[in-house]
Amino acid sequence: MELDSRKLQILRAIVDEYILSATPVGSKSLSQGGMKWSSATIRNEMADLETLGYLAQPHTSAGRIPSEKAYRLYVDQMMQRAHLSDEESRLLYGYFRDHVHGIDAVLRSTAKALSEITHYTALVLMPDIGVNRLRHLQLVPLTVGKALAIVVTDAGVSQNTVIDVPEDVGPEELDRISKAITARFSDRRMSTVSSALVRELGGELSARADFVESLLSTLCENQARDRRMVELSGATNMLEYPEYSDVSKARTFLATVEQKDDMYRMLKKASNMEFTVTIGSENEQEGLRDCSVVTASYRVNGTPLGSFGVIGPTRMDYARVLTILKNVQTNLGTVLQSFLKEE
Amino acid sequence: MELDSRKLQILRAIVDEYILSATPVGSKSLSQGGMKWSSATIRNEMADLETLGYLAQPHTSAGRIPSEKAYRLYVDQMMQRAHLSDEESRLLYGYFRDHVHGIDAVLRSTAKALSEITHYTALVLMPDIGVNRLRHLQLVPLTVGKALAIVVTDAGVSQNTVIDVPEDVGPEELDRISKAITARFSDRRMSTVSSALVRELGGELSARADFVESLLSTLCENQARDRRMVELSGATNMLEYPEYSDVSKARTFLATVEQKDDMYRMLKKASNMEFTVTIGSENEQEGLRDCSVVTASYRVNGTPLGSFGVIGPTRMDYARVLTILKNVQTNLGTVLQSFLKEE
DNA sequence: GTTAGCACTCGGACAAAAAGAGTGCTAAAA
DNA sequence: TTTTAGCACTCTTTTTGTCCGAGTGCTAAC
Repeated sequence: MELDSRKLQILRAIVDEYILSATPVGSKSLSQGGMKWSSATIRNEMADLETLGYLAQPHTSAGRIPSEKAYRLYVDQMMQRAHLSDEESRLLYGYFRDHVHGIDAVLRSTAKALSEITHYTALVLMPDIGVNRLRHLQLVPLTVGKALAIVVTDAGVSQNTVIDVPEDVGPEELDRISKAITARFSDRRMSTVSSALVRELGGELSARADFVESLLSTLCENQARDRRMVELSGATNMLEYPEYSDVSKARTFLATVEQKDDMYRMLKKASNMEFTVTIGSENEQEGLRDCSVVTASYRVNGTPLGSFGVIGPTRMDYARVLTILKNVQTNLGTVLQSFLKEE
Repeated sequence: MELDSRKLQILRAIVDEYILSATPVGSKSLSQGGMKWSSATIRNEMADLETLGYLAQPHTSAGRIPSEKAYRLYVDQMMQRAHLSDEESRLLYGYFRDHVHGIDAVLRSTAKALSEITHYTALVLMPDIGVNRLRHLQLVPLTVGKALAIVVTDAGVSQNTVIDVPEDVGPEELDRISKAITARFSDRRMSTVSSALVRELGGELSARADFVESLLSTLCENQARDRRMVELSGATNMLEYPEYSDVSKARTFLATVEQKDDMYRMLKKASNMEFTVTIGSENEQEGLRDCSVVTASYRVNGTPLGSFGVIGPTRMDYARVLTILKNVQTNLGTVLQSFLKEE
């Protein structure tokens, strides 16, 4: 069912107001706050909006609060584009200027930037190592039967994994294997290394095919297990909001958000979308049912590398958050480009 | 001033009770709960204890709560040794069984174990890389003028740092330098590498003395800057306790504890002591004035490598926590020994 | 179709009253 | 002299009742 223009205006005003105040919005305050209709008219419209499911009333003598359906409509059609003040965009840009210590550092810095500027909770998915190009593989013997595998990619990301080594493979041979793999697969995407390697085995490597294969599978597995791939920042920002003035609610929120597995899955799914806005019960995670999640993906040359996002109360300032995410997306794209351009 | 036996017994009972219940303890409940004196007698003693500064009264008609002075006495002299149930010690031991992926992983797992078993907040100071022995140094060229320095020690710990490289140093030379440093300083303690290297410069390295020196200083600096050296776990556990039912208190606590610099300093100082118990206002950190911190150091062959600890409300279960820390200290000692024994 | 007016509802704030927990003191008991 | 029973007193917490105001829905007038 279509809402007429007046209903839309009123609904927008209510959402805008509620986002600011977190208290139910009444007809009178709206009418006095610049709306061109009397409180009675607004009241009637509000009653309609309620039966249509856009508004809810905590109790009879309270104002109305937007329902999730209202937020959905707001985000999809009614929201007006926010813009950042000069100071804010300078601040934001500053986070990307100074941190040139590799992709990981930039992304961690991004998480911090997001949480500090939005005052919500920020998440950043670290990029899948698979899309990067191999620069160096080094196997360093640790003890008998154990070695450390160090993978360095063009992005400066490195991954360290303890691997098992057959007893008859000595330090020299480990070094030779490192060299061989580095030489042969340098500048290949990591994801292709794994599958291609087995087939292309030959030369020095063929003698140790079994070992090399198990090495690779361990690396992949470790990649999957490594749950530090989600960077979290500003989780405690949420305690600022009246929604979390109840400690037990705060607790469940914090617990949910620290569940890196779930957050990983969520962000991974969002990597394929330019932007996503997930409102309240649309969230899969039980603990985010009272929150909204806004994400954006970051890409280089069109390839999605990962995603980042902001979690806030359902009454979060969607317009502002989306503007910030868009901004960050651009900045991040530029910075990452500069890391990855030297092919 | 000495307290007679009866005062001590009563004080202990009050502390024990308050640790459990977090509510002021009255004379009647003590007398009914197994004390062999009447409530009136206990009342008199409590009045004495209050003037002596061991007890405080939130208001006239409430029971008494222990003062910090009382906790101090309790910890120093009155506390009875707690012991863990079989299940608990098995649980604790389990954390150390499964994680053999290097020292870092073990210590992170330790933090988790501590916070989960104590239900308080746990901190673990990662070991200073300086005491470990160098196994491998690898410089991997990234872009022009940048390289990644990877340091691997016998403990499996590795540290990655982006460094600047003079433009006239090519990939081959980086590799040669890596080899030379590795060959010359393998099995030396990292801390001696830094200082010794400059003096022993010679052979292949002498030509690049400037570069190597700056490389080392960057590594040291990075080491100092790297604040991820404190592992934090279970910060949100504190929200369980009535002391933090007020959100603003919870907020300041979380903010304090996430201040890794301060936590680092605190733990660093504690590394030289077998155990420490710091109660309430004895803490340097403003935000820990309502907490107590109990720490223990972990050592291998008598050398202190670092420390770990538990933060809880001042009414924390000191006996239990100390027992757990002692237990963890032993376990950790054994595990680390096994990592470091192959010289 | 819009708005003014009005009766009605309900939660929040406030005050007074009641309940409860615990104390200090005194006087009796040991 | 030490311990304890008893009691009046204090102060907090809980309960109860009242009032106020914000906001509503409905009706009738504009």
